[in-house]
Amino acid sequence: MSTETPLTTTSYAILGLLAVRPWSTYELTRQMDRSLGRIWPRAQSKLYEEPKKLVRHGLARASAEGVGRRPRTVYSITADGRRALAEWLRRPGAGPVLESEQLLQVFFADSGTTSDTLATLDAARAWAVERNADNLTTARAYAEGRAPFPERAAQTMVVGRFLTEYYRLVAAWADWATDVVARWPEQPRDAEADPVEMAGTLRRADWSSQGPDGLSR
Amino acid sequence: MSTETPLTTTSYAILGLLAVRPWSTYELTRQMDRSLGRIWPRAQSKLYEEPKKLVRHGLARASAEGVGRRPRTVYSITADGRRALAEWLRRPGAGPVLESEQLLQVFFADSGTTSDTLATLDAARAWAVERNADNLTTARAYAEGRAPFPERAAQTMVVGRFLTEYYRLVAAWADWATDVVARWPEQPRDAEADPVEMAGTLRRADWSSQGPDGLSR
DNA sequence: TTCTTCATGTAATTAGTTACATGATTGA
DNA sequence: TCAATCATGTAACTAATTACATGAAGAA
Repeated sequence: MSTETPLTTTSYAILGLLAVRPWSTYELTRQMDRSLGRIWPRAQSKLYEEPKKLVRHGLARASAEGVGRRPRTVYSITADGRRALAEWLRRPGAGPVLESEQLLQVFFADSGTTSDTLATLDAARAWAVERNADNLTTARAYAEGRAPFPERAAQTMVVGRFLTEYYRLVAAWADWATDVVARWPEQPRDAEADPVEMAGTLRRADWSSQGPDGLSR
Repeated sequence: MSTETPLTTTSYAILGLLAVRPWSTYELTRQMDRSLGRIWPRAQSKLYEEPKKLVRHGLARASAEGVGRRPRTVYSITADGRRALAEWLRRPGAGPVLESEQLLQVFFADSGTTSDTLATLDAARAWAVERNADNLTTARAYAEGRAPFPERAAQTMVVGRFLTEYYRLVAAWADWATDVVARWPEQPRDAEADPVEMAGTLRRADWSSQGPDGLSR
């Protein structure tokens, strides 16, 4: 009656890290902060729990070390673990999930003031600038061969490019939206949709003739 | 000893809808499927629970109607609710959260095959095409004045533009990545990062001279 | 030596999801 | 009149977060 719960995407995220090399739990949390967290954000405590589940499934092994009087657990992947990971990679996963409190606030702008919305857009831009700075640092490290796991550069670069374009999009959108909203009257409920911008959006959304254009260089 | 839990972003999402007009719970789930879900996705059952919490907080009122022998609850916002909503709008919310199983799979591509990765990229593109088609339909409805709540067009358009650019980004990235990955050997672990693409990404990430360029027309 | 930051973990709680159940309505 | 779909809701469960606790190491 093994009632162990099935693996989740978070399980595979950890398993994937273990396939790179063995990590202590704390090191896993570092990776979450630095890299994994950009595409699969999870709280620190989750990273203490999930590897135990992998062990119960026979996909990872825990080895107990110690630092002074403290315990310290290092996890490594098993052969079964590598198989499970490969199998997961064979099934294309779910599309990206977007969750944005800021967009929600813009969506409900008419329950507040126009300056509220402008402040929210400022926050969105600031967020993008900060993330992008981070991302740029990592990208440079790879380009100059200073990054950990240079053998993973090809894959990392493909993901990194997505993030680069994503942060750029958020910043560019915030700039554009700031322009648009700046022309609103103080009460957003009195604002009218700008027909020029509306037409522009329609053109951008209509791929029927050309498909989406490529990423710029 | 009122131990009621504090409001979450999901609470405000529902409250925002109620500010537009009263809704039955089922109607709320429809909105989630159609519009809200793109920026704040939540399971249907959540939409049956959350309004009750709003009522406990005095921010909404429940009125019990009936359809035949079945109960049916319609929720509407209170004056306190409008105040709470306005206050929330005054505090810029958290930045967008991205969560992508597909990106995770690309990130760990070296535990599988190159064709696995190509399949994942196909799925990503298909996802973007489908979402975009939806989005385009909505955008057209607004442009032609056929959409519900035309008085909300200005705000909706600003959010809609974000989604438009976002879907476009996913599709364009998938196309680009497919090109890049198609040049990988069968084992991703033997792949090397393409220096030209790497340089292109660096240029795109470096806003120091010009800032992010604007949204295209 | 003390303060701060790094490092390691657990406990309590909640937010959210999946699964289920069933009445009402519509159209074949 | 039967089947399919629309509509309404609850129950069980789990994934995930927040909060807490404390030892180790290095800097001032």
